[in-house]
Amino acid sequence: MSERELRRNLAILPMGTIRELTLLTDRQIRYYEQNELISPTRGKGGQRRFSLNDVDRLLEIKDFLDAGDSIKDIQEIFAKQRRKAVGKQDSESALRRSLQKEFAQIGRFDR
DNA sequence: GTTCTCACA
DNA sequence: TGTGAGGA
Repeated sequence: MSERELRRNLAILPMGTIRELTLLTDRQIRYYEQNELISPTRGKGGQRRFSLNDVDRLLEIKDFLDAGDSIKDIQEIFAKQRRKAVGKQDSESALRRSLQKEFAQIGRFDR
């Protein structure tokens, strides 16, 4: 995982901040958590700590809900997004490997 | 003062 | 989903 991703996944934001950022009530945020739409970590006293990725997710959830999607629909949407992200990651690393081979070949002829 | 869980006139 | 109770 890249350093940028690590920072995005740093879960440090408290409920109040999330409420203001997403314009959702803490009631709704906790409800979405129960349905596994977000995965905040727990800090001192069992208080939730959200990451920037969680904020992003919540905003998407809000949009999907407005669009008429159910909680289950959104669960599947996120599952598909995850699969696509993994696939993209694989193809990109494969591309990098093939390019490295090519450059290695060029290097031999260059001398 | 903030967040948590649980339960429902 | 809202809201109030009772704790931490």
